[in-house]
Amino acid sequence: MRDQFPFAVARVTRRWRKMLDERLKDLGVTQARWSTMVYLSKGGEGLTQRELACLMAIENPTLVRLLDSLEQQGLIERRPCPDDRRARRLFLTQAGKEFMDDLSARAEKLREELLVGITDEEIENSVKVFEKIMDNAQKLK
Amino acid sequence: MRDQFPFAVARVTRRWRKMLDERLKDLGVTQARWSTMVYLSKGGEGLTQRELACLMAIENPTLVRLLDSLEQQGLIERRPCPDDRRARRLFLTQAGKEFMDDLSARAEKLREELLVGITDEEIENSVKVFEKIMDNAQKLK
DNA sequence: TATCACAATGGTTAGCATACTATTGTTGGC
DNA sequence: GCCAACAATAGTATGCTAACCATTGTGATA
Repeated sequence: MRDQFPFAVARVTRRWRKMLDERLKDLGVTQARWSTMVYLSKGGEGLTQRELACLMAIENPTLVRLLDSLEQQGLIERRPCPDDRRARRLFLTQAGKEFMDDLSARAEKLREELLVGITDEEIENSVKVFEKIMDNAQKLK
Repeated sequence: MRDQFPFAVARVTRRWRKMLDERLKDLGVTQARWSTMVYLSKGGEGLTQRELACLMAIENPTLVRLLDSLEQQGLIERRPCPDDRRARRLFLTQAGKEFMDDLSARAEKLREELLVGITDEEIENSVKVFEKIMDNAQKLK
């Protein structure tokens, strides 16, 4: 059973992404871009790129491109940081904030559809497992 | 907690892939390629490409490229299918089979390192959750 | 029954999105 | 002046859809 675990996680991730992409398609937003906005709004605006990348557990170059497209769509802003001219601070634009309602509603709907028949306790236990894995990974590094 | 779930799964998937890629790097094999070989050897050799793609829950074009590289490395073979001239049947080469031992040992080592402190029961419950999600996704389609 | 048109299926190619590493340029701090 | 840190760029890997062949299956009609 343990050996099935990594395959099973990967399958779920792919499937979830694909379905969310489908449902956000007409808004011109993908799963990764939406998720960037979620992390940004939850992590609090004003984060630097490095901080956000760390929060999302992706590498900086991956984030740079996501931000490029979000900025081009007018959904986020990169403002220069007054204390450190190397860094940029990230903010949702007004349009970005308004967009979020629509996006979040769709994402939430999909989430509940995919989690039908699964109890809060089961979810909680799974999330705990994920956290242990991330801890273990951290220690290995 | 439910709303954290999709993000947590995605983080684990990315991290796992990254770490496995690191450890297989010197053998010239990546997580996706290794995983293709695992599915092939477990699903039984002689599968067609479509059958394997279905088993792996990826799309056919994705598999095509993985097979292209594995074939080029001499790890698998695409043999014409006598019953249906459109189809190809897939086999591990001798080299591929020998390679598997090394690859599997490394993958297994990483797996146990990442799953340290997690019980069989917890793993089993998580896999059950994943299966329910895949079922729900199937029904939505 | 034979045959021909059309749909379905297996595999491929092309192009996009998103992950990575490696490298570079700029700035900050010692 | 040097080394570390932040962001960006280039190049590779692996997901996807769309569009394309070649082959197979189905079904209508002579």
